[in-house]
Amino acid sequence: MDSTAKPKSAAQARADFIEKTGVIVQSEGLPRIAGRVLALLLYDGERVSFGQLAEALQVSRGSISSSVRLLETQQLIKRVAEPGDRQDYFQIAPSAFPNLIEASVLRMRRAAADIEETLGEIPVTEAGSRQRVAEFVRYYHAMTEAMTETAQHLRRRP
Amino acid sequence: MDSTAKPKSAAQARADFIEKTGVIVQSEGLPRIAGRVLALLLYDGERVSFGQLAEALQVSRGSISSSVRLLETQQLIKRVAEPGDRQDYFQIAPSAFPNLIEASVLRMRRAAADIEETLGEIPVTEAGSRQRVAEFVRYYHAMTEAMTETAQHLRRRP
DNA sequence: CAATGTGTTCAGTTGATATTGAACAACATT
DNA sequence: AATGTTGTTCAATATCAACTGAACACATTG
Repeated sequence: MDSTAKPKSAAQARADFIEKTGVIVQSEGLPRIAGRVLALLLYDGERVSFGQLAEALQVSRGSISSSVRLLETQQLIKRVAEPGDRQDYFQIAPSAFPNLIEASVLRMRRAAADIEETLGEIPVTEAGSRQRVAEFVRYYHAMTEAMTETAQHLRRRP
Repeated sequence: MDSTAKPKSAAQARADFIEKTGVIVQSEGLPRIAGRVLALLLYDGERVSFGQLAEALQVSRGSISSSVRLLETQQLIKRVAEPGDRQDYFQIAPSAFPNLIEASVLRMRRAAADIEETLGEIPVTEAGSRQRVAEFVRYYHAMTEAMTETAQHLRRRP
């Protein structure tokens, strides 16, 4: 292998990016198809119709439906109307990455609240356990704070 | 429900914490048993034997074996010897949470490198796509940087 | 009205991974 | 040596979420 980058055809690079992002997103715990949809919309930038997504990714319309719903709720993509076309169109959200971080922060906050609740149920006699569980809570607080700042930072310089 | 915390029995709080952490960790993509092992060791703080883990969590020894191996590689727990006892003992690692972050950072760096590689393959004519994919790379860099700082911060004030 | 096109829902299937449990190797004890 | 313990491995199984595809509701068009 050469160490310098070798530009392939545009179509090949696009396909690579979509598949690669699919597996990365999958390893992050999200459905693979959602990752591929997101990658396609990020790469293309412009509006892509519901039908085009199903066709381009070779998956069922049901999968597209649930994937775009998931991505919409996390504000990673938005559904837009194309005048004179009955189909739904989608495009990457303006600040998709900051929103991705915010979604993750939300999940962490829920987990932190869950742990904090348990912390309140540990008898005060269990000083050591309380301290270690509190450390767990501190971990979450530090993470959500740092990630929120990062999201804001990326929003400022998109 | 009352808004004030209600301390239950120590055993109950411990069991709650272990199960709760198990499902949280599972939602993060790790095996549930590994999460329960980690929670038990965090709660107890002291050394717990291989056999005690299997007994307390009511799972097979095979599961304990693979779980502790996973947790060891991520430096979340450490295997220690108890003089005069043939069994392996385990206890929570000194800076488990920072190490947890570092492990996550490592995964992100790998993903970022993967995406950067693809970026080099996109023809320069695809200016818009290149820019948006570069944004993806920037997201990863910002995240790994922030998380590394957070890990260091937690390490300083454990 | 019938026929076509669109997105959603959901029961069933598939596929990936966690978990089990038996076989095993290594070692200690009798 | 024989027996018992301990941790690992691996094939079989269980589990769980993703995905499919058909049924559906709704809208548009002819």
